[in-house]
Amino acid sequence: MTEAGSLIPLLVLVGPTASGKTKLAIDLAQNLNGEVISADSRILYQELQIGVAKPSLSELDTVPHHLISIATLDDPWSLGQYQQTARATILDVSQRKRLPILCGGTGQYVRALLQNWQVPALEEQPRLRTAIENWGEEVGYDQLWKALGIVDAKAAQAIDPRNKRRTVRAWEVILSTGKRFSSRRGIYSSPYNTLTLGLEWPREVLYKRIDQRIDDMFDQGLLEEVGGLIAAGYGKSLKRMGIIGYSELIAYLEGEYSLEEAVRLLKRNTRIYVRRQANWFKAKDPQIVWLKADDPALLENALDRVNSWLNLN
RNA sequence: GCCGAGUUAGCUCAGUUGGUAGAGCAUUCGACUGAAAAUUGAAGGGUCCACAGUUCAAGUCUGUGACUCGGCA
Repeated sequence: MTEAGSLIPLLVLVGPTASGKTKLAIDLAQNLNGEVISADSRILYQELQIGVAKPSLSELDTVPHHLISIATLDDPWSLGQYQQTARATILDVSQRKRLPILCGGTGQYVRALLQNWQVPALEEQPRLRTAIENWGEEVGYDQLWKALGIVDAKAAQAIDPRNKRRTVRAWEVILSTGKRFSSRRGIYSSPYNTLTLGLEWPREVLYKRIDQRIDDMFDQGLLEEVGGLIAAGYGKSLKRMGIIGYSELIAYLEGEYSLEEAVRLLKRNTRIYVRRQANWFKAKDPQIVWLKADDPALLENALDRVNSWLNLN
């Protein structure tokens, strides 16, 4: 156990998509001598720009940003890879006497860092994974899960039988490492002393912001971006990853439905995503200090909170 | 004005020979420690346009009225 005083201070900024995290993170970093570390599973990829609302080049110039555009779609990252890199980055920023600001909407990434999940970083094994998926399609994923129960009962117990992806991943890890999927599970204490700020909007207002932002994305050339990715051969893998904004437009460009339908689905899927995000960042979570995002004094409110937190340390 | 079709959940609509209602979408809530914008479970929500009639019983049959959409004048 580490003493509270020796924990690394980490400011965390969470909230649903389109809530204004990017801007607030930059403002906070400028005021607090900080650096922004992204916790977003898609901003990780260098090929994705408009559809994932990646910070602009000028925004990236104002303060140092980390874990943005560092992976490629040819070589998707696992949670373990993200976690390892993020840990090292937080440590590095902190050792340079600057404040690390973890900012992002991927709940799993944030929680894996804050709760210190033990996640070995086995990257995706494309050929093995495809073989397992074919196996699942053939005999049924429930059979895949049952078979998992024989090899690794603990893992099967921890995985919902309906969760195909996690079942496949479990087999992927077992077959490529020769170790049990469940062997590294456990809860460990956090190396960070955190303050978590959350950006809060009334649902209805947030939905309107999302619709507006999606319209803006088209103005910025989202269709061209997606067309370029298809031309570069990424259509299939993007569709497989199921990334909102890309899946829908790829389907449109491939003639599955109209552009109007694609836009409708994009907006709809983003709203559904917001609701799922709320499962990770809950309004009643005592660890999160929720700030009203439409308050003109948002930055001042946030700075007040952060400064009193820093003074305690 | 006449003829026809329609009015059922927030929206689009099903609803068998009469037995007080369903679906999809939307909305809301939940699970998730090795791909997570993924995967996945559940819930709330109806004076069935109104009034009258027939009937033990009407969303369903009959009449009248209101409104909507076509067509004809």
